Formats: sequence, C-alpha cells, structure tokens
Amino acid sequence: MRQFRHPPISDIQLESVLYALSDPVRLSIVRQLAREGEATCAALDGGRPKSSMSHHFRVLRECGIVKTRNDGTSHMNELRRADLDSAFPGLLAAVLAAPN
Amino acid sequence: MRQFRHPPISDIQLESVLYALSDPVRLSIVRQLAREGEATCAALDGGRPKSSMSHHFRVLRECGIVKTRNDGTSHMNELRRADLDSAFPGLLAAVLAAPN
DNA sequence: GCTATTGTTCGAATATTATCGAACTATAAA
DNA sequence: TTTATAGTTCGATAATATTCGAACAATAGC
Repeated sequence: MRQFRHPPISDIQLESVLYALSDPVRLSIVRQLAREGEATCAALDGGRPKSSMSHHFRVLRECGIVKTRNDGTSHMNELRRADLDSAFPGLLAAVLAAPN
Repeated sequence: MRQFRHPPISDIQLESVLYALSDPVRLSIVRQLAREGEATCAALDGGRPKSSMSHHFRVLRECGIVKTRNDGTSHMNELRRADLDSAFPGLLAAVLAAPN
C-alpha cells in the first residue's frame, strides 16, 4: 500500500496553493474534481502520459489541494474542500466561480 | 513618458493572476499596496535590486493586478481592485484575508 | 546643460518546472 | 503464477523564471 504525503491544514501555504492552481492542466483537474466529487488519475488525463499526470497530481497533493486514497489498483482523488476553506476562506470558491 | 501595458479586464487571465500571486515577493507587494493604497517601486523594494523589483512589477502589471502611472521620475503603483473584483469576484479578498 | 533620482531594459547565470519515455511497484483477477 | 491494470519514480531534455549588474531613459532641479 502506497503512502501519500498530505500536509496538515496548518502546513498549507497560500503561495503553494496559488502556484499549483496557476497551471492550466492542474486547474482543469481541480475544476473536474469540484464538479464530479472524485476521480481516478486516468479519468482526468485528457490523453496525456501517465507520468505527466502523476506529476500534476503530486503537486496538487503536496500543497494540500487534493487528497488521494488507494482503491484497488487505482487512486481516487478528491478536493480537500473543507481544509482549503478553513485555511483560506473563499479562495477555492472564487477560483471555481471564475469562467472556464 | 513611458507607456505601460495594462490589459483590459476581458484579457485578465485567472492562471496568470494566480501565478503572479504565487511568488512571495509579489504577494508581499500586493499586500502592501492593499494596505497603503499606492506606492512607488522604491518604497517596496525591501533592499532588493531595482532590476529585480522592476521585473516583479512588470509581472503584476501585465497580468492585470497592478496599475502603474508616471509621477515625475517615479512610478506610482496601485491595485486594480475593481477590475480584479469584476473579473474574479472574491479572489483578491480571499488572498488578502489569508494570514501573513 | 549638468546632475541626481527613479525605474526600465538588456544580457547572462542560475534555478525551477514541465514533459514524457522507460522501468518499476502494487493490486486484482484469471 | 501469470497477466493486466493503474500509477509512481527515474532520468533526460526543453522551456520558463528569477536574480542581479550594467547600461540606458526620463524627469526634476540647479
């Protein structure tokens, strides 16, 4: 069983979150997770190589935006909405409300 | 008289704004402008070289966060609060509300 | 015109990041 | 045990950014 690093709320850094969200691929991952609740990596790859997606999911995970759990051979991802709202109230909502 | 590029509201991109704000130097510039209303470049340099600051102000300007106007030999900078609020309601407020 | 002040631009060095193939790991199922 | 599936990790390359000194530009004041 693989272990992932998920920072506690107190370690979530605004700069890291903003940086993670500033990439178009990652932003679109976050938007889809917001719409669909949760998803595997493969479901969101949009034809990109697995290693690229793995990189982006790692960035999202290590800055505290996404929580990944094992589910058989696949990894299920979901937004850490409550944690993000607690750390930076209104930030995720503002980002998700923006067009596109 | 120097001319600066300031994108119209419709050209302000979420990704660019998030990226600009993800840098600690630029974020601290934005925080100070939010507190003090406006400031020259020199007033916010914190001991850094002028060329470095000029770079950061350019990033902030070209993504639509800051408006720069000439004022004698100095350049006065202010946040484009209304424009940002119009493009991404609540985003700037959420960023500024975050600790530090 | 000369000088000081403010900031920009240029250029180069350094650092960081994104991308992606290949090899690897872990689980499930036959 | 063998095979398939889902992601991760590694390593290399290319693209982007940051940093900062030096040269330059624009304005103000003498």
